[in-house]
Amino acid sequence: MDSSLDSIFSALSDPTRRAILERLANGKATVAELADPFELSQPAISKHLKVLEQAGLIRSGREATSRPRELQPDALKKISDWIGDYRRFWDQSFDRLDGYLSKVQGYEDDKSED
Amino acid sequence: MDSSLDSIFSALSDPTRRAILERLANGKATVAELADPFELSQPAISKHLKVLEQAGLIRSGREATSRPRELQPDALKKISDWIGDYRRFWDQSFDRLDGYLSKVQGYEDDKSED
DNA sequence: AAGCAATATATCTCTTCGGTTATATAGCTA
DNA sequence: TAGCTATATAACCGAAGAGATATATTGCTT
Repeated sequence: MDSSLDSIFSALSDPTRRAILERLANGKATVAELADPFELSQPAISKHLKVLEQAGLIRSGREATSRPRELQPDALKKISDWIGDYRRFWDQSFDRLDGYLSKVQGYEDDKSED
Repeated sequence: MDSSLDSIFSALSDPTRRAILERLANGKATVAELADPFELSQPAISKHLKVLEQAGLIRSGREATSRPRELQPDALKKISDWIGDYRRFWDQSFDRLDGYLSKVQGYEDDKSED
């Protein structure tokens, strides 16, 4: 299992996989149930599920003959936190930090003097 | 320019591109400045920038002979909103909605009766 | 106008991805 | 245990991605 930002973002870049996640937001579901809305083959869905699982976005259970999937929020939280660092760029309530940007500018290895 | 969830997530799935965004969070920068930290060729960086721009994550300016890039928060906000729909899965303060899940279950085009 | 600096585009290669069909595995059920 | 159901794995294919090098473009500077 990877669960890096790379693999999480990559997993989310596919619309089928995002649709699967949205379905799982309503509760756990079997592979067959997840496959139902799509015109894809069952192996294709299984592959998507594998990608989602390896990214840490879902996990598989075991119930008789089926292997129900369910959401695993950790990975989503991870990228949510990542995005959080940029929140100040669009969130008004962060904009009280008007001078923040200019103060931060060139604070690290970049000594540009514009 | 695309700016779909597909292209935004896809753009973010590459570590070089995320690093470029992080650099741009400190303010605008030229291509040369952005390329500096990496061991990649200049065309490779230009490609990454194109991907970021087409996803709506950055935009290019024009300043004499250089084309400085700067962050464009819209795309980030877009996926932040998307993730927001899942917030309840990890955020404690959302967990007062204990019954929420069961109520939502099967609320749309999905009429599974489990 | 010539030359240089900054950046973009073209072309090519290798790898990864998303899909397919065919087949294997695992657990019920008769 | 034979067969059915649910799912996974293998092998293959075409398209897209990420890199390289070579070359084109654009705007200063002299």
